[in-house]
Amino acid sequence: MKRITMKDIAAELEVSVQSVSQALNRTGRLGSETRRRILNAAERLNYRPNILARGLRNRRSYLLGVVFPFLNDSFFSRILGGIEDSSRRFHYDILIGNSFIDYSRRSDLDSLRRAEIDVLERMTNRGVDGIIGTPNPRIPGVYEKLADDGAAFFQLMKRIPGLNAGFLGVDNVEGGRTAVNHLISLGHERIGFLQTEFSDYEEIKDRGTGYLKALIARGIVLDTDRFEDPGDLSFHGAGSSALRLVKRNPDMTALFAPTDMAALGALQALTEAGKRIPEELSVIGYDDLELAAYQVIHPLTTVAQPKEELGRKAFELLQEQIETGETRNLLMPPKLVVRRTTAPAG
Amino acid sequence: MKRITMKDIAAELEVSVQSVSQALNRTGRLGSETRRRILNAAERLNYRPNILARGLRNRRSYLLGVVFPFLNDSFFSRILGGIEDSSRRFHYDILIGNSFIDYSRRSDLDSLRRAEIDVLERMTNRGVDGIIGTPNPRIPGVYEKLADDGAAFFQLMKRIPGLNAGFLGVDNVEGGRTAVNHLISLGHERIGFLQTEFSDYEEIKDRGTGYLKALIARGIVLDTDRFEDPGDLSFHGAGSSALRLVKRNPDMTALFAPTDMAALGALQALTEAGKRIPEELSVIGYDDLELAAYQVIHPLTTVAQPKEELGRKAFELLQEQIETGETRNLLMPPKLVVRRTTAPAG
DNA sequence: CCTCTTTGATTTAACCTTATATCAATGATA
DNA sequence: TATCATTGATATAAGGTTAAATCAAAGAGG
Repeated sequence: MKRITMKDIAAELEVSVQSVSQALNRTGRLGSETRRRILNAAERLNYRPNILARGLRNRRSYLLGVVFPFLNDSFFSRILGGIEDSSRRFHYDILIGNSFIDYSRRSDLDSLRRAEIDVLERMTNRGVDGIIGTPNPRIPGVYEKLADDGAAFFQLMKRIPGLNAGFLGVDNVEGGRTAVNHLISLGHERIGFLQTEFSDYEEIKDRGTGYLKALIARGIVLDTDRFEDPGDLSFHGAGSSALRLVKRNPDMTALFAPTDMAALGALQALTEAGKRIPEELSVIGYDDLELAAYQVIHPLTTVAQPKEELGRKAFELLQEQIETGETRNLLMPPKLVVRRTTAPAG
Repeated sequence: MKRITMKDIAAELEVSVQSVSQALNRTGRLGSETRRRILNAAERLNYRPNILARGLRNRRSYLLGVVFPFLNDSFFSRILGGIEDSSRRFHYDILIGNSFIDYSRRSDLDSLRRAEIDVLERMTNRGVDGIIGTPNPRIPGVYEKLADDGAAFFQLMKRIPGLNAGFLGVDNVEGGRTAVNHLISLGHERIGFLQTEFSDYEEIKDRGTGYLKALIARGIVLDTDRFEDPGDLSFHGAGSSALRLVKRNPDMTALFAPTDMAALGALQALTEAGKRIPEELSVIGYDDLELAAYQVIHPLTTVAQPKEELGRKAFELLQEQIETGETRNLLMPPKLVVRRTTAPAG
């Protein structure tokens, strides 16, 4: 049961292999009768092109690499779904890779660096035309080499400063502003913010900036130092932060948690402590994970990042980069999703 | 910035390309001095093997296809994480594909069939050594051809009867039994079950069988027809089902929902209807999604499927199949995870 | 009738790697 | 010294595809 090759078709019809290639690809000039016979035979023998061979010859693999810190993460898997969705239409296949990056932990940078380089090399060794990835800004000098390996690189969600590669992300400042504006429009003024304790967690910092800008723009005077609590933003970490925050500010009526996971942790700690949500305290998250939507008691109001859309757009921009060499930077707008954890201020 | 090939190294050192290959692969017999020089040069010039060419020559690609109905699903993405985890160690890369199969809906079988065939062909055209997939039992005759294309096939979670391919799944009958035994051991006897309305949804049927077997084994007499409600098991569908069930059986003290999503839907509808969980009614789910663990108010008691472990094991079995041609079937045991939606019967 | 153009096909070579066969030189054995 | 085995290297070919060059034949124009 060996696979049929062009050679087999050529032998069958007593034509040259090249004619078969031309018929199949509609290149060159071939008599319509010959072409017809070849196409027929290909169909009849169930011919399938060998993409390895084609890629080797054409130096174009129609293969894409996608490198995310985690594969088993619902956020990135939704983005992946989006990438697959649009790449399929253009006959690109997707090679996946995992860079193991845990942004929230101070891990061994050197081993992370090795892992990341390893993933990228395996992809370029397979001749990928391009790579979409979420790079680790703490590990510079990794993605720079990709150009030498003939692979275009496109940065998604995170960016390396100064790297000559396209970028697509979500406007986090705008997202923070959106969240807080929603709270303000409900009449809240004393709004808390769950800040990150890690200085290089850019997204969170930006959301915090949006928080401040929204307050200023509406003329709200607040001792923001007192209303921010830097913590680790994990489920449990956020819970503790939230508790500290309400204790320090008994008059706080709303809380902006810059990730859904943090919001849920806060929600749990707060309800456990007897706070009624949203009557006594409004809570808004960020990301719009499934976790937010399918809360039984507290479907979470949150700021959505357009995950599938991000994936689709990233593919388009990468493809453009592959074809033309031009890199583009784009920020997509976040979107408010109102559910049941926010309510007008008492 | 063209990539360095063996030819370049050979030219640099004035040896034959073949010698370079031998040095790099430690095959044949080569003087240790020559080998050393070649290895040095390879290092110095930053040589990278071209895996396309190697695959073409060796008829072995070290490439794996993974085909799931959905990519943006947290269940499958966890499995994918497991596959990646172990495949990486053996230098396999992973090509992903999406078969769009929606088991819960009666979709156009013919277009599903085409989509599924398309994904598989694209993978075999790239010369994958094997494919791990969750096949659609309603579309037979698709996976049979893979053998002709030289790709081993391994079935994960779902199986096609009579197909000569390995299989790994979770014992759903045992899982159903586990869930219900837990309820029984808490003193419950009048236990409801959310049945599926689709006759070919095997997993759910099996969990229902486990439910019945557990009841029988403990000698519990129950009008099970009255305690089962066939619905669509979506979040909202399950909610309606649960409501019908409590209405029909006011004495029911526990409910087994065969998926976490259904359990959450039930939970929401029930609490909205004023039922106190778990005081008045215990609820147990199935899957152990993140959604179950991170419920703010009702962390869900459920039966866990070992997702990462399934992925890792599936890879191992597929690899075995590629190497030896032997196919194996295996069922993994599910595991009870007790959280806060089950409590002793009043 | 000869040259020029067009059409339809084939030949050649290349993409990069590697298994197999081959060859030359060296040292060991009879 | 002639023969054999061993060592270290190279030449050849193949894997499947395709761009570019080449070739043969037919038809057009003078």
